[in-house]
Amino acid sequence: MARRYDPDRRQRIVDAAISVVSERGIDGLSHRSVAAAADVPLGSTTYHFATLDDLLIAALQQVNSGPTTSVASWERHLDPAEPLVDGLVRLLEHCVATTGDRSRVRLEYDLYLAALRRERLQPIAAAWLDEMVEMFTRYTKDEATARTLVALIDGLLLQLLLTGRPFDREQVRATLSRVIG
Amino acid sequence: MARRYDPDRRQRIVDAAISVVSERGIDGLSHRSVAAAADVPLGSTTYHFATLDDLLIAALQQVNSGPTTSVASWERHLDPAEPLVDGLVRLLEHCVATTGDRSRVRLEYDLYLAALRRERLQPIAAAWLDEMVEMFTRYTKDEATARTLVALIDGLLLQLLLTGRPFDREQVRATLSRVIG
DNA sequence: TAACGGTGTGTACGCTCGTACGCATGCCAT
DNA sequence: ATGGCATGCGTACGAGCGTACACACCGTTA
Repeated sequence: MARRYDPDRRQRIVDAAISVVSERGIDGLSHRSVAAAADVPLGSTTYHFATLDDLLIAALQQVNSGPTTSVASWERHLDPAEPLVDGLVRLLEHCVATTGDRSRVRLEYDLYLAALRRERLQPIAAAWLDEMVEMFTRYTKDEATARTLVALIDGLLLQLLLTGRPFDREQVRATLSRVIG
Repeated sequence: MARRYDPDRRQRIVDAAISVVSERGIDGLSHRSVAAAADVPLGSTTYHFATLDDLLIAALQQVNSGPTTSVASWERHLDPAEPLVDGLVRLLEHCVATTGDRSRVRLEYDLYLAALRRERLQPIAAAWLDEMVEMFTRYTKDEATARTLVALIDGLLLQLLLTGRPFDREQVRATLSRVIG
C-alpha cells in the first residue's frame, strides 16, 4: 500500500510510456506494459488515461515540448556563426551515428508517424512541424526555405533510419546545399 | 470443402493482407484478419506465411513491384515534354487530394515506415528507395538531384498526410523549384 | 496401384489485451 | 468533524491473438 499519495504519478506514467515506446516501439505500448515500467498497478494507468490514445497524445506532447525536445536540442547545438549547412551536417550525423541519439530520433519518428493512422495526433504533429519551421526560419531568415529544409531533413533522416544505410557526409552536404546556400 | 486445390491461394492471401493494411493499418494485420479477408481458413495463412513478418515482407514486395507500383504509376503520368516541376506538382496534388490515391499513398507509407522497427524490411525499403531514385534520374539526368528530390517528396507527402493539412499548390511548387530548375 | 509429400482444414491452448467495476483511502471544503 | 470526491488498487471478463498440431485430401512418382 505504499505510494498511496503520489502527486507525480501521472507524470511518471507518461515517462514510462515514452520509455516503452522507445524500447519496444509503439506496438509494445499497452496499459500493462506502461504500468509495469512505471511500477504502478494496472488500474492506475487506466484511471489517468482512459484510452491508449490519450496516453499516446500525452507522450507525444511531452516529447515535443520542454527542454528535452529535439528542436531545443538542435538549436542548442547550432552555432549561429557557423554556416548553417555545416551545422546541419554535423547534427544529422550525430543523430544517426550516435547510438543514443539514433534511438531518440527513432522514438520521435515512431510517435510522429503514428499520426498517419490516428487523426487525434495530427494537430500535435502539425504543431511540431510548425515549431521546426519556426526554428529554422531564425537561421534562414526565410520561411519558405525553412519549410523546404524541414521536409528535406525529414526525408533524409527517414531514409537513413529505414534503410539502415550508413551516413554519407558528403552526399548529405550536397543535398542540403541545394536548398541553403 | 470447396477450393481444395487452389493454386492462387498464396497470392490471394497477399492481396488480402494488402487490403487489410490499407483499410485498418498495420496494427490491424493478423493471421485471422487476413484469413477472413481472403476467405480462407486460419490454418491456411499460417501455412503459407509462418510469421506475420513473412506476410508483411510479401505484401511490401508486391506493393513495390509490378505495374501497380507507385513508381510505375508516377512514370506513366509524367510527360517528358512537360517541365518536371509541373508534372510533379500535378502528381503530388493527385496523390493527396484524390481519396483513392490518398489511401494508396497512405498504404505505401504504412508499409514503408514499418521498416523503422523491423530490420527484415529494411532491404526492401532500400530497394524501393533506389528504384525511386533511378526513375527520377531519368528525368533529372543527375542522380544527386534525383536523390534530393526523393527525400524532399517523401518529406512533403508525409507532412501532408501527418498533419491532414490541405495541399497548397503554390507552396509545393516553390519548394520543388528549389531543387529542380 | 501404392506410398509419399505438399497442401488445405479445423480446433485447441495459453497468452496478452482493453475495459469495467467495486472497494479503499485520505484530502479538502464545508 | 464529517461527508464528498478525486485518486488509488485489485480483480475479473470476454475478446483477439500467435502458434501448434492432428488429420484430410489428392497429384506425383515409383
